[in-house]
Amino acid sequence: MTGEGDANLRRSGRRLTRQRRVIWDVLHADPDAHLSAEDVVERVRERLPNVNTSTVYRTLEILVHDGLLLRTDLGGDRAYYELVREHRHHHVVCERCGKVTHLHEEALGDLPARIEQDSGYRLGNRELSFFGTCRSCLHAES
Amino acid sequence: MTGEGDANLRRSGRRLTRQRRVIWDVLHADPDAHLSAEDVVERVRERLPNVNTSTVYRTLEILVHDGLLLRTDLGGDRAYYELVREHRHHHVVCERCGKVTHLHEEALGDLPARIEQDSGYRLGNRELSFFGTCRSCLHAES
DNA sequence: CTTATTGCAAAAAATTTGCAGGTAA
DNA sequence: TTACCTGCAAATTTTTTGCAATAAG
Repeated sequence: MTGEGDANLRRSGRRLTRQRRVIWDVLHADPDAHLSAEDVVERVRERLPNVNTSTVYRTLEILVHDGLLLRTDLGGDRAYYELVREHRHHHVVCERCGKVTHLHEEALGDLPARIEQDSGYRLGNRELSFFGTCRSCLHAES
Repeated sequence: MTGEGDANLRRSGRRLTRQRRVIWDVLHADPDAHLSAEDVVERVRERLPNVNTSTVYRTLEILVHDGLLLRTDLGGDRAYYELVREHRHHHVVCERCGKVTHLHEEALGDLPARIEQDSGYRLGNRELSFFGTCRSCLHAES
């Protein structure tokens, strides 16, 4: 499970430590997952029982900074992290059960361009989150 | 500064207390503002120096629940509140200086409908936040 | 060897909760 | 008079920071 990651983890004098390698592995174990920092801590501890929370936070921060991870806001009061994939996507989050569905960047059509034009802002590469109720929760409701 | 608010504040056995009235006033003083809970506390204390933070939090929660206030996520780690207006809108937030620009609901075109169709979710009435860099920060950067 | 990194404990910051006394209705 | 509300203090939750000890390169 080394590879592209290593090179990036090592850049600019960074050291590839045991804990960083495991954090990186954990993130790759389920590349589509949205993991909170605590989720990562839990999974890393299955292999390295003594990793400290702050180590994980610090590493996640570095990975985000280096463009390997995306920090995403899914509405709750914690941050979620997911690997950067080739295709940018956004999220539709169920406010009832928390289920997250992906939405291809293309689904936005020319909206980003229009927003940039109308607002004068240059949009970043942050993901969007749409909120609603998923199909099964809709059924369960009525 | 009473009016529509009162009736709503009173509904379902709720009591219109001094502190609730002032909180309500503060929110109306600048109907376009995005205020954090602490912002509200500060402003309320100009008139009621002893209001407690939790009173404000509890009242804001009620107002949101009753559909008079909108709790909005502007990216930071606190929530922002704004009065519900006739026209729904969304936000474009500058990640550098924090400036917030409004975006009319109509600017989204048929995107919400398409998302509902594609995902099967029923979208709620939560506002969206787009993130980027505003014009003046773009200039300042280069 | 050198200094980036870790673990630990403590700090922060935002929000919530339990409870006894206060007050709208 | 009845419970809804408030203030206060303490607890929670998520994330950050300072620092001495450890380990990567």
